[in-house]
Amino acid sequence: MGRHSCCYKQKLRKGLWSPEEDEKLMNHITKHGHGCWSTVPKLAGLQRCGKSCRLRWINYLRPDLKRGAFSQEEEDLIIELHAVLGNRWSQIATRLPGRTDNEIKNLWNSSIKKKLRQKGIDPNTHKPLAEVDRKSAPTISTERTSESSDIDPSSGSAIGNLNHLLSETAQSPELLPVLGKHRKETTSLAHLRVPPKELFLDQLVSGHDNLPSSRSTGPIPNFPFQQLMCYSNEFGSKHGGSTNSLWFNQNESSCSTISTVMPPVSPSTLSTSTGINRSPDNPNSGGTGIQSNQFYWDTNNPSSSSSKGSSGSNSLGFELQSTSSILENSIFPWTDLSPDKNGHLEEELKWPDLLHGTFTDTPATMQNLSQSLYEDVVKAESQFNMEGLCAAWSQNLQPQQHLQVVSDLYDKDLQRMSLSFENI
DNA sequence: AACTATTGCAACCGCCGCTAA
DNA sequence: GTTAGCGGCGGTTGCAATAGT
Repeated sequence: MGRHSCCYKQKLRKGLWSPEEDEKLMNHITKHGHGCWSTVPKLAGLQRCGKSCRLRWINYLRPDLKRGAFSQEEEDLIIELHAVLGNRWSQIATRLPGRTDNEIKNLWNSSIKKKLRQKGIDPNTHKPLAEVDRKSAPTISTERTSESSDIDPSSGSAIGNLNHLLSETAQSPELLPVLGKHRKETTSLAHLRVPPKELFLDQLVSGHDNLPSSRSTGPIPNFPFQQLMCYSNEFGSKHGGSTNSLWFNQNESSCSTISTVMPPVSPSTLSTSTGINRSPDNPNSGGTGIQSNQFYWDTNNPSSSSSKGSSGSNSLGFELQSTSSILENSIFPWTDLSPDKNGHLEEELKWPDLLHGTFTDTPATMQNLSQSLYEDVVKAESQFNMEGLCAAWSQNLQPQQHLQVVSDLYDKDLQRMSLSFENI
């Protein structure tokens, strides 16, 4: 990758910007726009690199910036968003008009993290510290030092990292029946329950009819997650394999997971209903010794919602299956979560509720936010580009064209996953 | 008042993905 | 298909302001 040419140049000013420099940059951009940032310094008469100019403009000079302290609502929102998006500050910033990613990042590192820890909440995982400590060795964190050792691999986008999972598996024999053999016997992709593309596409097509014609308006698309998730059991039985099927989700770039079918979800914030639902198509999976660890993303089953208040529609506006819950219940079976009579797990509190010691209905604004957030989350998280999928559906493409789009995305995702797995 | 520690903010660094040549 | 340039992002550092002793 080419490095910025300006970085090689000497004689460029660094450090704090003077008022004169600010004025020059401001004048130039208000008159001409920034255009190509690399040319801005020259045109504006600045001894700065374009990158520095861009940063200055975005973080300080932009006229639409909101200055001043963050409100409590903004902080709550940041926490909510962080639980979903992880350290994707730029994406978080798009939800807070007038705030920059840098500003939010600083606030998080200097203030919010501290508050969360004081509340006994791990800012990385958004789970109670006690629970985090139980799962991983205690880490020492110093505010101003790198937190690389402080980061739970399952944090960030709050979806389990398969590498982390595998490392835990290695230390936990009880995990082997579910996952470990993937590592012990082989690291090949064949042992992952990745649906064959043809079947995958079939499942997508079968859910196609439920989709709205437009993605930009109206409710969340009724994406056929359920069909997709149900695939695993079907495929497992058809092919005589184990029915312990898991859908991994993409976490960080190093994650060897597949996000093909499941939008990412915060394990804590979004799983107001963490319904570990057995497949309705598979009554045997209802929980008596049948070795089906198949879970699915129930987008439209109201019975899967067991909670009130913020329940029912969680903050994504549709029924979510918490991936972490999937992991906890299928891979970490010892996790102390007690399903209710419907097989649903107790809901988890939302962050602001935990922070403020209250637990109220999800504010309407949050609902609205969450609904629109859904698309961003999908876009941000999904290595298998769900946006591409939804866009494909929302456009008036013929089914064959949809399949082509999906097929391409599938190939891409699978390839990425395969490469990742080879590195384990 | 002087010194030290802490905090908050601004800016830099290095990497990544995209894209045009 | 390869490469270089670029924009963008997240992590980290530097430093002034403030608080504490």
